[in-house]
Amino acid sequence: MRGVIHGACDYLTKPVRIEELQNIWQHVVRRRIDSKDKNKTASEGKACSMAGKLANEEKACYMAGECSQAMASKSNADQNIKLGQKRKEQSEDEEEEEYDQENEEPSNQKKPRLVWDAELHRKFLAAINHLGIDKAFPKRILDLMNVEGLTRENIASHLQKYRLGLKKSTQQPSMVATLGNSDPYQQMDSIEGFRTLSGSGGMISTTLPSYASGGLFCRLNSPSGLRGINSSLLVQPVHSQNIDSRSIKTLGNMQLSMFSANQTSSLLQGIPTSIDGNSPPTHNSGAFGNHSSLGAASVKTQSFDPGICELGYNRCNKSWQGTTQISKFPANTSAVSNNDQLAQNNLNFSSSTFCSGNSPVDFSSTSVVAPPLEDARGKLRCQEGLLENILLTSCYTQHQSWEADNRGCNKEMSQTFNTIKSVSPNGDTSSLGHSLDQNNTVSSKRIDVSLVNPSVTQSSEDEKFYSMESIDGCILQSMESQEDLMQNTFESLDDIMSEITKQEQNAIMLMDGEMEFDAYHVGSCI
DNA sequence: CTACCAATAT
DNA sequence: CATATTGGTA
Repeated sequence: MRGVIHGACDYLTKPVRIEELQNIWQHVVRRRIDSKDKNKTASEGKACSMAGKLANEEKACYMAGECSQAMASKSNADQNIKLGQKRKEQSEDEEEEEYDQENEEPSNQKKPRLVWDAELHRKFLAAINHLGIDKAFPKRILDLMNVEGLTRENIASHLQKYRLGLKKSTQQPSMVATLGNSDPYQQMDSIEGFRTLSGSGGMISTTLPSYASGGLFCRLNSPSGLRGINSSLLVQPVHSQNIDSRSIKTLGNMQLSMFSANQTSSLLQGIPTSIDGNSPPTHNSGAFGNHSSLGAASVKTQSFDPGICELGYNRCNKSWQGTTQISKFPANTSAVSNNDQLAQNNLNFSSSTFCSGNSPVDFSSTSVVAPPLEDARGKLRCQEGLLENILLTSCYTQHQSWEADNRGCNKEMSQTFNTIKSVSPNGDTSSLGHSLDQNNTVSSKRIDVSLVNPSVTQSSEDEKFYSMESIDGCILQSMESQEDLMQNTFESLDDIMSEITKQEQNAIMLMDGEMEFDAYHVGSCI
């Protein structure tokens, strides 16, 4: 608007080609000459310094006659600046416009903005990994990536961001240690097996992406509370999967804490070993037992749709293939109580899930999260599958009628999530589990306790995983439409899943187990 | 002259 | 925020 007011009559779109300037400046000069001839005595005060200035710099944007008085004084000094008449300019403008249009067409084909999708980024990382982070420069990366259309600038820009990420995560190692590695770049690194951070001893070798984000937490308070809560609760634990050799314990606990049932828990038999072989054995079976029933209480699958669930499960299994064999999880619950903390956290989390009303499907799928550290990529896949499963579950959960009943609870939860920063679970898990088990009403206090685990309440600043955006987006969409959610979830994950072999048999079997369990405890949470 | 890359712009 | 562009340097 300002430009127009000041007499702008043409424009060039960026990036401005030199040819455009080469031609347009002539118009500017010609007009000046013309105006000189025609207006030798024209009021100098009306000269447009802007136009003159631009013209002097050979910039193409010249102004039409009417210029602001404010600029007049300056331009007086410039002899070249004399403004022509509107009529004349107009004709010239038209010429130029035509000219521009003709010339702009071909070059106007601006390259679309490059999007660094997962694949591209994977190549990028591969290149960096290959070169070594010290020698990873745009040009070489470009060569290595061998992606058509990609420019050095593209890479330079991405590299800049990438380095920024590395730097950031390196400068805040405490955060990594305490809260798990939430740095997207580190995550990306680990996924690609890139484990050499130059000069930094704080590089976490194995981390996992997280789907939890501040956004999710914020959504806890959203009108669609149930869905928001579901997402958050389900996602958050996943977040804790970011595994640091130093924080593995905590994380492992978190993972385990997601079990809602014996059956489900049994799936994790291999986890303590694969994640933290040093976890001391524990005999806290009592607490765990309570927990189990507790978790069961959280399950409500009256309107459960086997079709959906099965689908989700299959996908989950598929995603598993990359890392862990289903067969690794016999129906044995004993393995779950390998760790004191584990039992506690387990309980804690179950109490929160109780509130969220997640189905066991969620947890079982979530539990799938403990693949061997060696294959971070596999983990990613697994998580993707998990997330999908979660989303699916959310879908059907929505149809359940207890949403209203738990709204208050959800609110409490969200508050807790938002306020609690770091606390350690130290309560009597047995009693907690017990009370929960007997009482279907979840008090905010209990929830607080259940959320006291730091890994649940960690900062969400950088928790987003690079390649997970689409999925995150799906979650967002779920706020709008569950149907869309379903579709998009599948679409976004299909590619990822396609390369993984499927084990439907196992999936179905697991499914059955879950369903039985569900049926058993249906209604107890309300 | 080409690449880099921090700073800035979009 | 993620990318693109710019501009000073090496």
